Amino acid sequence: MPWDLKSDRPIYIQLIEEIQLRIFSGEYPPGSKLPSVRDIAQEASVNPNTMQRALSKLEEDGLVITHRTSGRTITEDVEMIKRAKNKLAVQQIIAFIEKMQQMGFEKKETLALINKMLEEMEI
Amino acid sequence: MPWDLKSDRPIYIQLIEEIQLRIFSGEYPPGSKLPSVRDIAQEASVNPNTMQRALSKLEEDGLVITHRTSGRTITEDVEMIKRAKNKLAVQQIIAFIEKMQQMGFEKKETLALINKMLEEMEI
DNA sequence: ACTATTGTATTAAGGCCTTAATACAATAGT
DNA sequence: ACTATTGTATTAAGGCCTTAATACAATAGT
Repeated sequence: MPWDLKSDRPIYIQLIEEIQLRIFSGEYPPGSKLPSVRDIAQEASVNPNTMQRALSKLEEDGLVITHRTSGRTITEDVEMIKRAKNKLAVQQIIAFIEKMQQMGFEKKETLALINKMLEEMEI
Repeated sequence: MPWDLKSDRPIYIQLIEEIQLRIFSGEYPPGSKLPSVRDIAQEASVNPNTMQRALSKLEEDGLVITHRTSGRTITEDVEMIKRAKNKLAVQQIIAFIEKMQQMGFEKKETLALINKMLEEMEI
């Protein structure tokens, strides 16, 4: 999985989001070990300090647990991961719908459009 | 309409997006006059330089036309506005679906979820 | 003809982000 | 017991963004 960081937003925020996605999708399973700050920073081509910043935030949120000298692991609290995942999903959907509404698309139009595109994307 | 700027992304980019939305939704109709840089900057509570930067970009994209001493107007090219609007809508949808997929939601699940939320939001 | 208004340009300062270079404490693993 | 590895902290530099203060050219409106 590439990291695909963009320059229009702070990198550390994008790192937080990317790691969250990996946790939610199961790419980083509950209880599994994360690479060390230095390693994962190199993977993402960012400075260790920047990665450290992202990881600290994830720990604050409870998704990641830090073991002082043996690295970090993903939380084993599956329910908690599920809750966070659903919360983010709802936020995504609301933000998406609101943006479409701001652009002038009614809810029905939005739904029709997304249906059409999903069909096209299947091909 | 409030401007609602956040601090996690450059303001000038958020200004560009907000003005685009207003054009697409018809709040700023084709051919209509925009407030002066100074005025609209004050509306949005940003520095005139920052607003100027956003407006320059919008002009570059062709959505806004600058009249050296009489201010700026929205383009009268309705087709062009429509094209830009649809392009943005498609981008939004794709980005949304991809993010949901990255989180582990299948397309069908995403569709079901959004359907459910739209129903709830009607109430 | 005058004047206010328009967009535009410049310079300086401060803030946050990012990188880079180092260093240190704690301990897992041998 | 030693050593490599871990997270953590600090300092300095540079970059982009934003604000602030000014100034100027062009012209619409009177």
